[in-house]
Amino acid sequence: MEYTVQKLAKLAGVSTRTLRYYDEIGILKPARINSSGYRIYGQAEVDKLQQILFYRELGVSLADIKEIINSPSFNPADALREHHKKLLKKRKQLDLLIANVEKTINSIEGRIKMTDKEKFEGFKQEIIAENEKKFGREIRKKYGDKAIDRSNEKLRKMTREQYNAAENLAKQIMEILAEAFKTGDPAGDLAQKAAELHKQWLTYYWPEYSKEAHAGLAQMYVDDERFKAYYDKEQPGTAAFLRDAILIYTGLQK
Amino acid sequence: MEYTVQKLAKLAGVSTRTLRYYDEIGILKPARINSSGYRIYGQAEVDKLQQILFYRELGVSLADIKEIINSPSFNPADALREHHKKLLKKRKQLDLLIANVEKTINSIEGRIKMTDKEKFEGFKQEIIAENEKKFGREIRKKYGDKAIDRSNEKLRKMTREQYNAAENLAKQIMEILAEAFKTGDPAGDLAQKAAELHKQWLTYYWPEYSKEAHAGLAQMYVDDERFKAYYDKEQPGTAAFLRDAILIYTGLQK
DNA sequence: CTTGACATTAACGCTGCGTAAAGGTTTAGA
DNA sequence: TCTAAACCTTTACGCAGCGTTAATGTCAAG
Repeated sequence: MEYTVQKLAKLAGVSTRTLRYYDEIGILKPARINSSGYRIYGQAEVDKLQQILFYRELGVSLADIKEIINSPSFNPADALREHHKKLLKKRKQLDLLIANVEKTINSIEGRIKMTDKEKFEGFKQEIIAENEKKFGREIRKKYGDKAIDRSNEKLRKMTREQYNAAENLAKQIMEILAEAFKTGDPAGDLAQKAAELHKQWLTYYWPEYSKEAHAGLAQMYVDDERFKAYYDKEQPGTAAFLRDAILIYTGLQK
Repeated sequence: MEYTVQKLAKLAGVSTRTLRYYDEIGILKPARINSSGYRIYGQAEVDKLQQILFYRELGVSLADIKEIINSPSFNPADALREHHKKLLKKRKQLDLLIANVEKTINSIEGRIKMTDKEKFEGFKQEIIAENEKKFGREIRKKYGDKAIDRSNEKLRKMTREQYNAAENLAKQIMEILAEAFKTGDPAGDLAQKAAELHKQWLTYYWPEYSKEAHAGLAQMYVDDERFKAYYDKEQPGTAAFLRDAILIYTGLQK
């Protein structure tokens, strides 16, 4: 049986380029060249190619394969043992690499988490300081130093998750409050739902809940320009509406 | 501080070719080019090179490194995680390769051992056949068929190691015998040692030992031309000397 | 002014082919 | 018999990351 490049290529599952290259580097020469210059391979070449591909699959270099199959004195087992040693060395290096990459990733992640945590801690300190400056005096007057200190303490102990939850809750309250405001009814379901959520929100910052404190805070939302501006930002009158809803929710309307 | 290529190369432990190449592929361009066309690097470039080399040590390709360090939006941790995945894949393939190479080596060795074993078996058969042809008749006459059959059986069951040991012992006997022969005294220490070793050697081939058989064999060494030629090869008279030594050793001298 | 130590660009080489490009040969069908 | 498709050929660039000449220009020291 005789084969042209393509026939052999298909038989062996390699490209014709590969066969020409193997001819070029002298690892597998065709049995003969026909009158048109075509490469013609015989059975012996098929067998040899099988061997070549076998060693190639084991990752042996073509140069080494050449030595193995071309010199009958060359011991394939010894050659493979050499090859094996090389591969083990390679794997060792690869293991080192992988370990280093893992270490680096961990270190980067560690730094990010640290930075993130530190940022958050600093952020909370700022809030506490600002709260003190803004509302410290009046609230301290109204509810006493201990209540304020405990509130700050609670904030300081807050985790990122709790803080995010509180923030989300605040956003939700604003949304529901905006809807409720359209109904114009502070006693309605939506307004009361807002008041309920506002109570939940408060528990994130206040050490304990009391109807009186909640109602007091509601009144302050109207009296204090800073709170009022926050709630009235989108819709003027929202602060007063929230106060009314809370007074109804707590059952403390005068 | 400003650096020329070589200064920076020495500082960072790379070749100047590497720096020029990094310039060429746009991964690290010098801060400026002086009037003579020399590359001049500044502190920023030193820092950048450190980063490049760091990632290079982790096996990241220069193309990827370029992305990592040139785009601030690019997340190094994500890039490294990608790289990590690639490395794990590589190691998996390498493990497969190694396993296959090991399998192949084992299979080759197995074949060799088998061949070796088969060869040894054939070799033993030959010895037995030859022994039968050479000495079978007379020894069978003297010691009976059973003894011979059991001797052959023992030989057939011999392992390569036992056979080698027997061969070495035979060589040792010849050496000591040669020394002893020089003393001319078959009752001397050396000659008796040779007789002792000869007894050990016999146990490799004979199913059981008896002084009589040993002495009989010794006598045969002199009577039979083939044995005689073997022992007298180096020194004529050695066969008779060994017989005398064995007769003394067994205490059966007439 | 020379010498030696620097600098430059341009180029090939390594591995194992993939992928054109430019052209000749064979084969099958109209 | 002619043509088109399917072969075949050689030549050569490209890939990654530099090492290694080669040919040539520049600078500081003696």
